[in-house]
Amino acid sequence: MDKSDITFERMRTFIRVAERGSLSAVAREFGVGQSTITRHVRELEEAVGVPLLSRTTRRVTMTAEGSRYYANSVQILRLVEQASDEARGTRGAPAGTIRISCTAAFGVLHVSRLIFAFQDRHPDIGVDLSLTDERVDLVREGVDIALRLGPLTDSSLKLRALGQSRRLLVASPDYLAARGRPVVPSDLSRHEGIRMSNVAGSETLALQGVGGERHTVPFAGRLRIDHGLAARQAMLAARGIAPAHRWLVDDLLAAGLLETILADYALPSVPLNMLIVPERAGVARVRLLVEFLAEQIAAIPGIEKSIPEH
Amino acid sequence: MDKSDITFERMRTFIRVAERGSLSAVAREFGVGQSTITRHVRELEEAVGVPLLSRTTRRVTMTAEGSRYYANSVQILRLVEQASDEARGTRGAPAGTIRISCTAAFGVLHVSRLIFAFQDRHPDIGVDLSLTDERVDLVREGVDIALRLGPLTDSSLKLRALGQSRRLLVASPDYLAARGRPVVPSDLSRHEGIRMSNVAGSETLALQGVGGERHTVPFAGRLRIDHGLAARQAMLAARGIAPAHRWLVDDLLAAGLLETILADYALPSVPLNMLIVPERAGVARVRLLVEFLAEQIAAIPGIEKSIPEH
DNA sequence: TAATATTATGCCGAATAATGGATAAGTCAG
DNA sequence: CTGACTTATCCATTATTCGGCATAATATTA
Repeated sequence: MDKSDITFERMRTFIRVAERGSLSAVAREFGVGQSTITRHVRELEEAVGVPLLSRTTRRVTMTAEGSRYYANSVQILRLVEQASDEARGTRGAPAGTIRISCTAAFGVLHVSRLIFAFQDRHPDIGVDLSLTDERVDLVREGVDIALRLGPLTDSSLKLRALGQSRRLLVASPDYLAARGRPVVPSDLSRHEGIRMSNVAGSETLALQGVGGERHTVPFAGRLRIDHGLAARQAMLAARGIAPAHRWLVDDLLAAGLLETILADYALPSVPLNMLIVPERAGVARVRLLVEFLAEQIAAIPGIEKSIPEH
Repeated sequence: MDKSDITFERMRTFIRVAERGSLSAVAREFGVGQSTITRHVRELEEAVGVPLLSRTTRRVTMTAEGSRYYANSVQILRLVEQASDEARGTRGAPAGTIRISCTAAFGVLHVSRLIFAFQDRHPDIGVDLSLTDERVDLVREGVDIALRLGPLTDSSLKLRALGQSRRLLVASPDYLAARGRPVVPSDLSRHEGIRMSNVAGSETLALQGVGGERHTVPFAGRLRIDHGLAARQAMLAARGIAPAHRWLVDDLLAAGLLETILADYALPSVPLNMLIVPERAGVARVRLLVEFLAEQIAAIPGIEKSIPEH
């Protein structure tokens, strides 16, 4: 291994640096020293023979040559993986690591469990599960798969619809005992609402009656939360009424810790999609996990077959 | 660099072992310890997850998976090279190493000189020049380009015709003084012939007169040589008459150390071809050398434009 | 302008990996 | 059956890599 030889590791480092635009960020991400990143990039440039990254002290951008080399490198690394997959093909189990991004609450309550089951079936597949409610740039973060709730903005990604997430109005028995139980939509205006700050239009609720009639009622309250699990805590603590995804509260409903309000009125469902980075969609283990998640998630109570209905 | 990670080096080792069918042979070729080769192959197999080579103590063959992986690996390494070439493209000089195989005499007298000139123009390109009169398996020996004199057997290789190598009957003045100068083809039967043992049909000579008439005369002598340069020595030492490629003796003719015999009768020319391993034909430096050699060799006295004439 | 963050570089001790040789075991040819 | 050659494995030595730190230079931001 000559000091100036092209290496997968150096190539990977370069790719990541090109994507993130920062040496130190990649150093932190990889958990290695910053000098190592500098060294790897320099060594790769020496091996290739031209500067690949144009680095100022504040930003790292690709040179024209680097841009070409980046595209080729990505393709090469993909081929390397596919070669392994293909060789394993008949014999042996798929292996490698998948990076998956998901909203925090759904991840904690469901995806994590599914991932555990997946890894039981495929012991050689590593999974890097990133739970955050922030919209991440999949490519930038090196993610293979993302689960997204709600309307989509991103587009260059492969999409797989998983269904519609049913939402319910819920509250704790304590709260209902104290404040009374709403019977018609307009009753809500006299109640305390727990709102999700990261959901657009949380100031009103659109309810649809069994007959199809629509009610739009104001929805207010003293508590706004941007994290599903914290909202769950708030519901349990009798802080008010919340429009909750069924997957968020199903166990609590079953245990009698929460109750459904205005069950005859439907809240708009929210589409649940899986986004797949196209370059990784061909990798065997990614395909496996995609299929597995699609199947398992469809079986989660509250996830309905995808026929947009609101 | 984890111990069980896929590495270009391990990949290269595997490819070479697969091609040669022997670990120790590759160890010798690479100039490393035999245990290193064993280790590299084992590590690659661990990284991929399936056995790639089926090894007995006497022979190494690819498994079915290994065969697939081999094809992919070759493609990957080629892409790696092309990526560097492409990145260098605009800026910088091509670099890397080319391995070229050539017959010994032609190599010593001409190709080596051309290679030196080529390297003067392209300081970053390394050349591994292998001079032997044995027909080598280009892929097996890891050769990029081969120069071949005479009819071709191999076929899966890209072919570039360089021309026809003119041959002459020559002898030293001393010899001619001692034995007389042949005037008509039949005179040859009374002379001492220096024959090339590695040329088929060296027991007779086919001469074509200026009028187009053909003469086939026996050609015999006490000396057979399988090396062009040794034949050159033999001619100089007045050992007899030889049918020699013009490029082999041009300098000696010019210096008056040899003379042409029966100049009005033509010997069949021999095709001179360049064979290029297709996988390497796309690499920039290989293309460069191919063009350079094609141009320069065409300018060597005795190499005529390719219109098969015999 | 000052403060801050980022990159380039050198150095060093520690950890890690690579190396080649020796040995054992196995296979093929004669 | 023997000899020659090949591969697998172990082991001690050697080489390399790594991370962190310090420093300098530089650009962005306040």
